[in-house]
Amino acid sequence: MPPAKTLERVVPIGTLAERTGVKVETIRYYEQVGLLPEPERSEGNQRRYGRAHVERLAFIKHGRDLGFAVESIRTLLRLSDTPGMACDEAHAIAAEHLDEVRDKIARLRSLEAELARIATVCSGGVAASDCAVIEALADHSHCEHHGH
Amino acid sequence: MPPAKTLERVVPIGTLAERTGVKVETIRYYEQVGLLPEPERSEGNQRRYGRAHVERLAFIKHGRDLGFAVESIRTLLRLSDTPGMACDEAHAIAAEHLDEVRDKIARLRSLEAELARIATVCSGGVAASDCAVIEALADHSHCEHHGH
DNA sequence: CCTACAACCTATAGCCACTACAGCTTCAAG
DNA sequence: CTTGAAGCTGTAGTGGCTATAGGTTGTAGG
Repeated sequence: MPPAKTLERVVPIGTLAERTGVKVETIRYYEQVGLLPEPERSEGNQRRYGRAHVERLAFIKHGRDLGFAVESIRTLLRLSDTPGMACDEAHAIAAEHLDEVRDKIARLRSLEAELARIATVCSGGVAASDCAVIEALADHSHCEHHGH
Repeated sequence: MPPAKTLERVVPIGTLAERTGVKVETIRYYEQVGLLPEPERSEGNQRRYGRAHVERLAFIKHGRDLGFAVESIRTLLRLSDTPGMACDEAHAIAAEHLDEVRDKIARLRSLEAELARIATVCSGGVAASDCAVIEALADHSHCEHHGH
């Protein structure tokens, strides 16, 4: 009998997808944009992946899960291929991304506060004639102190 | 002499853009997708906007600034056109969006923690042979406890 | 060996909310 | 009347996938 799937060294795209948690279509997309190298093919032209592909795709997936842009991951992959050095550059990419994430959090938090204020007023039993949500959007008081 | 721009009742698209802080191309896009009604045209086929357009576009801009999807804004605009009622529906849209924003914040915060951890190790004077950023992405210890 | 069916293949279009460009016409100041 | 900014339409591109159509291959059961 053949070895269990999890032990096979050469696998089709569906198995690679299962192992890494990346969808089949996404794997083909990564190949198309040059993140994942083209694998060998079977006689019938189907992709056959080896251990190196699994690891590279896992790297990509971790990066995406951490919110790195595909272009950043491309650079990080290149850096990881050149052994030893280039920690500085990798660190710079991570630090920049961290800054972006913190910016995004800050913006979302002020958004959250504003939305919470609006939604609270609306559910807080104001006279039914006006809707606080609609009012808030129609109201110019917020934008006027920005100057227009 | 003609009245100052800020007092004109009928304005071209560039002035509308200035007044609302929405770019010219975006205004045309909103018209195309039916958020902003088609305005009158000059003899030479150029758009001429009135007060109602300014207000409607400001409404849209406020909604977008608060992160509402264009489709949500379409609904909110419809609700604001039907006077009086429908506060429930508007409130539901706002509450749902608030939930989404809070989810997004939560996800970004755990991302931030992870990134900060990685970046700190990297800058923290570890032996220069390994890069913590690259290691973190290549490492399977994080995903293994998710099961793959 | 044959059949059925899942899994695979390519190519293309769609998603969201714009943004950018090409190639033209119109408006307003001097 | 000339110039140049601002306007017009239509189309394509962005990021990162996702979905569909219409075909081919791989494999397990009978």
